[in-house]
Amino acid sequence: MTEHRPRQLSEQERIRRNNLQKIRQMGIDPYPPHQYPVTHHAAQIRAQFKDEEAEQWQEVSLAGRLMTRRIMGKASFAELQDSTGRIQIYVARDEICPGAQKDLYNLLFKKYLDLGDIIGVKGYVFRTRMGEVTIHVKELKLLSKSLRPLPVVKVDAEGKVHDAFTDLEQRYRMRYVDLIVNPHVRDIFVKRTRIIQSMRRFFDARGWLEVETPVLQPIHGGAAARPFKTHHNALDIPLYLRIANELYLKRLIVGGYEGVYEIGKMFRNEGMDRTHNPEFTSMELYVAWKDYLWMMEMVEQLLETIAREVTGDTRVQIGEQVVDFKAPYRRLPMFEAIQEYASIDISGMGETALRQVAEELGLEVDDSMGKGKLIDEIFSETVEPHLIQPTFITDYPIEMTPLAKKHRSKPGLVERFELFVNRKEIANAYTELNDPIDQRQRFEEQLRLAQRGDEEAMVLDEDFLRALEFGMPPTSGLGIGIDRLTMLLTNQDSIQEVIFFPQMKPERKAGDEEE
RNA sequence: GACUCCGUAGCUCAGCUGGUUAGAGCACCUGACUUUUAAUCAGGGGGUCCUGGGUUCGAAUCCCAGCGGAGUCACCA
Repeated sequence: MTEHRPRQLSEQERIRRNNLQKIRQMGIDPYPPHQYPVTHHAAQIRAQFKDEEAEQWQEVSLAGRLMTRRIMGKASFAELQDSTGRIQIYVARDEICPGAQKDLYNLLFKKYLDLGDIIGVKGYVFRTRMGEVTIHVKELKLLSKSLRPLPVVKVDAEGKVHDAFTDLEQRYRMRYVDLIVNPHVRDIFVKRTRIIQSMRRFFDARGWLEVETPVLQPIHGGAAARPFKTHHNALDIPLYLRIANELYLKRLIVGGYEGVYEIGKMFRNEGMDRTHNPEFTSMELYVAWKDYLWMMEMVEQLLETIAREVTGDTRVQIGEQVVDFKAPYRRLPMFEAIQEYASIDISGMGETALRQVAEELGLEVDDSMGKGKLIDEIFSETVEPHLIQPTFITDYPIEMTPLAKKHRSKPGLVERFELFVNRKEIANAYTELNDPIDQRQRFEEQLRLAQRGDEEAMVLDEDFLRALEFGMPPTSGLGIGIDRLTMLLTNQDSIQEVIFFPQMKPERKAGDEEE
């Protein structure tokens, strides 16, 4: 056990705690229990106030955080920030203290309030000489005292930001502070939610059922990745946090639902970088009676709709590029893509020839790599860097894809596509394999790959095979990485910028002892 | 996991060929100011220079180790 030592308070924290005591001595509760009657929000007032309609703005009440203060003797300007943004408030001594007693202004407002304190104000809206829409405060109430100083970010007349709070470690560890002082960060997460809402609306409108499937799974099936392992005490069995939910959603299609989807967290016990977090959000959709050709059209409609609803346009700025999500998207079979960008025809090649091609491209190869893995390496190296505009790469080698149905006309391939945008895969879909005998053989092939040393080979799930043996309708399935889609639509190049609380190493403060 | 870079006040940063008492702007404190807006003016306080060792007469600065972060690569179909 670590012994708890009181933290050394900084000068500014001591001053704030002292102010807290002074406020209590004035008989004011710094953390009052009553609700505060908010009637307006900052952005709404700024957008809707008109000078000629000032009589309609005689009584507004809003609450938020005190972000700047400009005290000029018996009157002051300050800025209040609520969930919608900031608005200036004007606080005059004789307005908030109509009688002889001026403590509320001279002591509470001028001395004991600090930047970051949460207050409620009531008053009327007017426009200052300088043209700023402002609240003339008649009543001011402390709603919550802040004991730590916020980073002070200033924006000058040209809109240039000074002393921005940018340290990534601090921003991610103290996301609450990041959200308070960086409005563009708040906006990213609002967009993230809008993306999910838009997607859900799209699916619900088509009658597909949103479902939940197990996060704790006895067999980590449906994808190839290292899982997090845990233990259930009562059953005394190992359980795994899901790396995918595909096999459960297909069981529901077997059960008779025509369309099911789930938006939820997946967990993969692997490295972390700009595009990987150990837990991430995926959307998986399965629709009966459909194939992957239908699914491509559905995805085009879906992404065009989301882009339009979230950003107002199908064209989105991503880094240096403008990406247009307007349907339709280019469809390019994988082997043709390699032919186009690398001028190599791999269509008839066996494992030995593929290994030679990979080596000639300067790729690292080893004996555990089968045909599928080699083709994927060659594809990643030669084609992916060119895929900026939305592009469906179709018809993957069977070795790479144990859960997809064999191609209707191209031997050795499966009916699968991945959608690439800005060089990154954001969707993956199949005509799902519903032949239980074929499925068992594919799992067995995965077992052989595992024995050969492929750590990512898929695990056989006997109950899933039992479900298929009862019969699954022809079905198409789709997975979309929500985090990566959000990165695209918000023009962020790091997954940590679109996850509120990205995984980080635990903080260890000086003085803490190990164990 | 490998390599490179980074860690100084609440925030953003300077100082780093070793050398008095570690600096700036914002924030903070005291005072002035009833339409300011990066408010202004006068004065002032605030530091475990990430942690622990080492070299040295002397370390924020050099060396080693650790902790934390970032980037690149590897891994991640």
